[in-house]
Amino acid sequence: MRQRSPQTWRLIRDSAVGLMADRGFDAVSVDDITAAAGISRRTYFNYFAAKESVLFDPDPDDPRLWAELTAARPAGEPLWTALHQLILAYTAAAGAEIVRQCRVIAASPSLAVCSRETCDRFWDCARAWAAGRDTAATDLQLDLLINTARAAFSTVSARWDVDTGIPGLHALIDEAFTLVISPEWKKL
Amino acid sequence: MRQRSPQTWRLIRDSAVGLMADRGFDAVSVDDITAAAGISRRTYFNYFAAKESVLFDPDPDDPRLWAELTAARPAGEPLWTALHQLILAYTAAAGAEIVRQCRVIAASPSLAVCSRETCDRFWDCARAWAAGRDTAATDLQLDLLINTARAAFSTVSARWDVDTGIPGLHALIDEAFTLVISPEWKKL
DNA sequence: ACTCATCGTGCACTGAGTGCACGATAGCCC
DNA sequence: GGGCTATCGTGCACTCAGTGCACGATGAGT
Repeated sequence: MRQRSPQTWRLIRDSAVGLMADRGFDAVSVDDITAAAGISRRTYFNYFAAKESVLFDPDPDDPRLWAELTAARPAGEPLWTALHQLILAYTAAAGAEIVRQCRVIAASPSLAVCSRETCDRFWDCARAWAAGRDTAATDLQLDLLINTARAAFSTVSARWDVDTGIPGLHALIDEAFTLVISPEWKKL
Repeated sequence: MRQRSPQTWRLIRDSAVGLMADRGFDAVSVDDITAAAGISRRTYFNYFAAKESVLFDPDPDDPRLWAELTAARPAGEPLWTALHQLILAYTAAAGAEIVRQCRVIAASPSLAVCSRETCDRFWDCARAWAAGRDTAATDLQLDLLINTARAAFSTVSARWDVDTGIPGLHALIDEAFTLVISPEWKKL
């Protein structure tokens, strides 16, 4: 991949999401995007490897946000609690972007699969961060814990009504993270 | 979608997977597949909506297998245990196909995302089956339980060395399902 | 002025996926 | 047997995604 300027990245992203929010993902071609952004087709693919990428690629600013959020977690905090708080903080910070993305995805079922990639970024970071903490957990335990948190989140985000906004999402997250840690729920 | 004959379905599937096992997914075009199967390009797309579909679409025989496996679960069995046993039985039954698929996917990283769809089919069935059982669980509890099981499975399948075969996979599944249900693992 | 890195562009090409109309075969009914 | 119909494979033309490559504009350093 060639080098990329952050301004062009934003320009393409904003043009594309704008069009897709209006017409839906499938009704917008790459040519439409490049026309709206005033760039060439080839430049588009210098920035985004595929049509979906313009929705799902990480914001260049993301690593900075993640560093900030993890730095705020106290040292001795149990991992489960920390993950709970991190996901609240992350969804709060990226709120507007998330809601916009969810609307486009919801309107175009063919995108449902790809949407997982967005979450994966978060959980990959979480995994790396958790592994760097002082803990007695084995690799397998860590993976299971992270993936269970991921499962809790994906469960509630599937039930989330986008119109309730981030507060509605947070209420569901709290409920799920509490349920999973309760001792009796697996005897169902 | 037009009507389809099971023989043609199998013919295309087998030709495609054969080629992909040899050369890798990306190096096989739809034209290669249709040439190998002795059918036309258009017929291919009458059977499979996309190139990946030939790997990931459910075997027409799958519903029968699923019905058989769930019928074998005793009525009062805790859901977690039942899911544990179901996934052992399913991976045992579909073993050869799974190993073959995993090899192709492992050799072509661009397919990693799509591979989730295969698992989704299993867990969708599991969810529907669990909802039909007599249980005091709420919808949210059921979803969380299913998705936690899914997380446990996806954790171990990511760590699975395909060359250890289905027995190796089963050992990992047993370990994970035991760990997750143990009371202390979330205090890490 | 020269050089070099950066980054946008034009073009030609491959391959995925679709809409549509046609054709071959096989069963069925009179 | 002749005509009807459902099934299912096929050929063709087309759109759009994605790539390799060479060129061009700009701007900074010397």
